[in-house]
Amino acid sequence: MLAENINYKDVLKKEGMKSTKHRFAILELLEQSESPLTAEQLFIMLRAKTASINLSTVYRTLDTFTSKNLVLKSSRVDDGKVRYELNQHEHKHHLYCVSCHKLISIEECPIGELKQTLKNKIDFEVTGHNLEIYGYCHNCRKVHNNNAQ
Amino acid sequence: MLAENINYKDVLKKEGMKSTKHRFAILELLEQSESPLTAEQLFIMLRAKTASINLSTVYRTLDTFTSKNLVLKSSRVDDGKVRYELNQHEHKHHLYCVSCHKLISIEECPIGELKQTLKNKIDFEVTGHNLEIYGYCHNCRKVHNNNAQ
DNA sequence: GGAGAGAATGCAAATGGAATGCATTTGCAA
DNA sequence: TTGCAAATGCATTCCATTTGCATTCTCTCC
Repeated sequence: MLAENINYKDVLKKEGMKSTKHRFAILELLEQSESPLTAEQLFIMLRAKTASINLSTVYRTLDTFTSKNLVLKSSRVDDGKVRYELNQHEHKHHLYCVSCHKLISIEECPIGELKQTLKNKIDFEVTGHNLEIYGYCHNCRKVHNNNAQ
Repeated sequence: MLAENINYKDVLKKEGMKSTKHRFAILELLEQSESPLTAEQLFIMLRAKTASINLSTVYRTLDTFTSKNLVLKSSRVDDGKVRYELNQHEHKHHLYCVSCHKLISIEECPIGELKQTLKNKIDFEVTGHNLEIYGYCHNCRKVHNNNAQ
């Protein structure tokens, strides 16, 4: 297989997980994807790509990966579906365009100062957060503004 | 009924919705609740309180309220359930304690500057956001730290 | 390299939150 | 008060996710 799979093999081993082709395939797809994917999206892509896989395997694998912190899980009010993405250990958020449904990744994160404030003010120790920002992307802004006039 | 119901009556009317006892009851419960509620939590509370109501009515009512912007909808990775709260039109976020599962409301919001940055940098117009912060609350921090030593 | 143990997978069925179709009831304007 | 549209109840369906169990596969140890 490919070079990165050897990489993943070690990662899985370190976490006490067995290396299987399904797991490699899922990791690879998540790695290639620019935005978080639902279990079903992954399932369809996997069917097209590898021999065959069962949807429950996809769910179980994603669950295991999430518990080992290899994968991050997020949910969206929008359609109620849960999405998964590789934990790149770099901090990232997504902008969601309510018009064209595009997801845009950003590196900015405004939580830093708030974290300190919360610690000082009410002794709350922040360990993580989800931020979901929605609005109009560049393209849709143009359309949106034109229609409004 | 109570004074605030007269209030709600006008609100509903303005939005072109009929005033019913179920709607008042739901609004009242949401008003009294300190944290967002699931449809089912509301259903159980309503059953205990008013004569009888159907779960699908709860869902439909919350949906209608949400579309009229009287109610805000949010979802949590935690249990995957959707929660509803009254739209108080004041901006608010919640801290979620991963240890005791308490929800704490805060008024701080760190999105302001980011909003401007996004507009300038990539012409993204933010219209809304969800922020979910998790960590250890004051009480659990004490326990947590003691155990860690 | 091969056997054995335990983990991973496939398959089918179950679960559970949410949505829906339709008959009935209710709110409200005229 | 009456009539109509909106709201509700009830039963059913939908659909994402989970689960139990039999089978297959990985990996360790010899």
